[in-house]
Amino acid sequence: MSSRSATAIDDRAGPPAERPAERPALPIARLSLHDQVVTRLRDMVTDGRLAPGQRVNEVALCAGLGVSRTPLREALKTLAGEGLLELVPSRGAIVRSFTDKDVADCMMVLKALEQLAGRLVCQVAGDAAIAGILALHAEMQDRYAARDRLPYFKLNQAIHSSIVAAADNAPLLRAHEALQAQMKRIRFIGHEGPEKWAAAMAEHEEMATALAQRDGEALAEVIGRHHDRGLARIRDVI
Amino acid sequence: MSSRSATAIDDRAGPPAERPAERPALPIARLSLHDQVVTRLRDMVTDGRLAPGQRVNEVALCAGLGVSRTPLREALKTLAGEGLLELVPSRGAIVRSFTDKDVADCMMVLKALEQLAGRLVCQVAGDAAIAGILALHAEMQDRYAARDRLPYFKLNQAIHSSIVAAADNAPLLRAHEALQAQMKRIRFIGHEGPEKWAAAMAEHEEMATALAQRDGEALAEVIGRHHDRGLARIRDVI
DNA sequence: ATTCTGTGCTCTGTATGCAGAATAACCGCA
DNA sequence: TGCGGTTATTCTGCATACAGAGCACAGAAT
Repeated sequence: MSSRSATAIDDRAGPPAERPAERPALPIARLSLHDQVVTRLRDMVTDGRLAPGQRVNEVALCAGLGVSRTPLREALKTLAGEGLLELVPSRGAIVRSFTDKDVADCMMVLKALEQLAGRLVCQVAGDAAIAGILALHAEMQDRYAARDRLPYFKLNQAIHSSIVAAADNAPLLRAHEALQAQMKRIRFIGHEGPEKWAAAMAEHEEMATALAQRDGEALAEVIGRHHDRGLARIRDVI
Repeated sequence: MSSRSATAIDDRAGPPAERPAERPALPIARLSLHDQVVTRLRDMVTDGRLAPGQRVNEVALCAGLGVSRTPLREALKTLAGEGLLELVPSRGAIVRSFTDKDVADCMMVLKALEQLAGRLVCQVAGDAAIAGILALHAEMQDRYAARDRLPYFKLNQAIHSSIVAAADNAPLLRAHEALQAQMKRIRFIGHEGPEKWAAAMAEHEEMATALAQRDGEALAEVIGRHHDRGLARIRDVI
């Protein structure tokens, strides 16, 4: 094997952490090559280094990543399962490109999932979990005040993800993450322009208050509005 | 290659049919080996030939299916993406087993997705599509009258799938199919006992009338109830 | 000039081989 | 007899090799 190269830091959860008791030995990050490749490719798709519609050349990618075709191909299957790639027989993988309708459809499902998550969170989440989300929100407020777009965006995503995660529903989380990954690239555009950004921020304020009060219905309502408006914000950019 | 063996009939959609003009030449069903293996394995999981919790031995399966390890392993990744298998590093694939909570969680998401689908169908579906669903329902009534459990069950699944398919929302359909595949085996149990079966059938009647009237809200409400009751029906069996 | 056909190349699909991890079997020892 | 350590075996993970499909280019025929 050649250059198993750099940039190995990863976010995917590895095998379940045994005991984060007093941090004597964290599990050493046993990341299978498969997971590493999947993560890398996912990033490459979401940050546009693999452009929508582009055909993925296996050998070229292999060379770039320093792995052989076998793990790469297995990763491609996984990514295709997440909806980021399309597998065409005898022609390999193609980066999925989204029509307007695809985006609208995704957002609709995302909306339904997050509304469900919102209701659940208010019922089942512990106070600590809610406090954590609110902390993210506060942090995001700061980033908004400083107009740090990228950190703001990442916190925004993190808040949505955390709400779903706090709903304590694994299948819900899975489905949400897949959809969110698909929309990641597109959503980023949705905050162009100061007034759109401000509107999105205001909706997040409402979400935070609803969450703090554990008002599930209110939270679901705001989330729904947030997504509808979000879609509209994207619409005229595309 | 050895015994590419029998039972090749498959359901996966091939490449898009060019022109079914006057039936000069239908596209010859070009099924990639990958898809065939995926379909086979999925069936093996849902019908229990691969039992939950069981470790999947790659070489043994290869022998059984008459393919080499490479396509099999790629299929395993795909199935893991659908949530039917779990991939443990250095230990291979394990058939996912569901706790009570997993089942409840899945049903909750399934409920939300189908409710969304129900609302959408009433808005966007063509009359033909709705007629098709109602035809399935009529057929299912017959099967119920004759107490043909397996055909009834398949039609039941088909109705739910068709409602989602008619909603014309690809991501929604994808998510729903994955969840439904996970629950397929378990749902079958839910109709044990005549009174449970009758109750489920009654709910389907309501669904049919709501659909016929294109009353999205009513349909969503019934679907929600159907799932809640469905979960309860499963509950005391497990 | 255009279209059709043949040929060569590129790339994917599949099979096989090899190395390391995990598990099971075994043996010595308390 | 129970237990710990060590060895053997099995199975996964990864790499490589080979065959066939798709595609492009070129040449021939109309």
